[in-house]
Amino acid sequence: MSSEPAKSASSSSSTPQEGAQPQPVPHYPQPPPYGGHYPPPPGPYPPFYAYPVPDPSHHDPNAPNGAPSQPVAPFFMAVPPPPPGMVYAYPMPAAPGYPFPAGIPPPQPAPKPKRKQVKMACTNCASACKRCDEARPCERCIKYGLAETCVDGVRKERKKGIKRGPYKRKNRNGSGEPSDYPSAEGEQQVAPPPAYPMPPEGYPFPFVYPPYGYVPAPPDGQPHPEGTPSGAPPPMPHPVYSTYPAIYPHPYGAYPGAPPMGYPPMPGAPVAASPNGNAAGKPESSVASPTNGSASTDPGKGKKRSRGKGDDSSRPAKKSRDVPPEEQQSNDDKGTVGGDMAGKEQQPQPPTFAAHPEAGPAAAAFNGPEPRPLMATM
DNA sequence: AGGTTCGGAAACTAAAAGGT
DNA sequence: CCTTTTAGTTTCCGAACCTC
Repeated sequence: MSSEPAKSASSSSSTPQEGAQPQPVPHYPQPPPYGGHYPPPPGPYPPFYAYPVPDPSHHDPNAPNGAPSQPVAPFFMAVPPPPPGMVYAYPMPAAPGYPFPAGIPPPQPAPKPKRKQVKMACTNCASACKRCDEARPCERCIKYGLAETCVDGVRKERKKGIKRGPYKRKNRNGSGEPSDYPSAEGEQQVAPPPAYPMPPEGYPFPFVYPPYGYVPAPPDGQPHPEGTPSGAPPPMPHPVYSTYPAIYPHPYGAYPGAPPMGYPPMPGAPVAASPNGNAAGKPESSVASPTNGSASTDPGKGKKRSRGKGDDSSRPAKKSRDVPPEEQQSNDDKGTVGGDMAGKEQQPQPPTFAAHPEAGPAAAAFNGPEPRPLMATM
């Protein structure tokens, strides 16, 4: 975490406000899918993430009795959607009592380590669907007295000659392009510049760009504390972060529905925004398939298990594995991974930043450092 | 409580397609 | 030929179920 804020490329110092001339808005890069986010405009605009308030009251129930637990996910308070035409700030100014520096998300519960597989499980473990190891006999077989039958299975040879369709080349974001990371909606977002913390993984809220010239950096080049020593009083509110409001006018005003002023219109985007601010369906670019169907884990969890106890067949064919190629439902269903998204429509939508006629007035309502107009005219 | 079963997600990996 | 994408295959997590 460099302390160097991602200022506009040029200026040397300058406060957030000063000298923040409305930059001439270069050509707007690409129309986002309707209902998605505007991609960053080219230019020196630092990203500014929408971010709800961290929930200081949510603590780890598993923490040692009475221990000073730390907030754990979900650590967002259930905050109402921002007023029409407004967005939450990211990073947020610290909430009183929030034990972490403003804008610094609490430490995530260490990401689940990636599962490591052995190259080849022994037949016993494989049939039991249990973890095996490289040793022979493997640990599990030893434990259950199956040492003598602990042998490698045989791998089936992979099918050959399967025709494949033309490949979709992934967006090869190399140089000038901002590096992308998928949002919860599977859309592409832009990595924050060094001075901004990355929103937590799976962060469901759209982000927008702040008024040009705002730089949420600590003063005097002091690095942000990464946390507070246990027991230490919360350093809230952060002297720097507290200087800016938690909510800002949506820099794009009435998006979606109306392209930001000063920007060329979004080709192909429907003009009208739904009351929810969401378009009915994602056109074209929705093909950005969510690669793996990893999306679920839940949908399948309520699984019903009809277990015929007397499954005499010592090992019923699992999935397609033992099914002769002819019987296999080809890969048709595999391709539907993205397709079953159809049912996902219902998921609670993050605060939307829908078009609102009041966007302008609302924007004027907030008090705090006046955000510089992102758009030449707003 | 500990063992078994097994659905299905994650991981692995090789074949096919695409790029140079 | 090398890289990338895709999908076939395997591993094994995790929950239901069973047995003692």
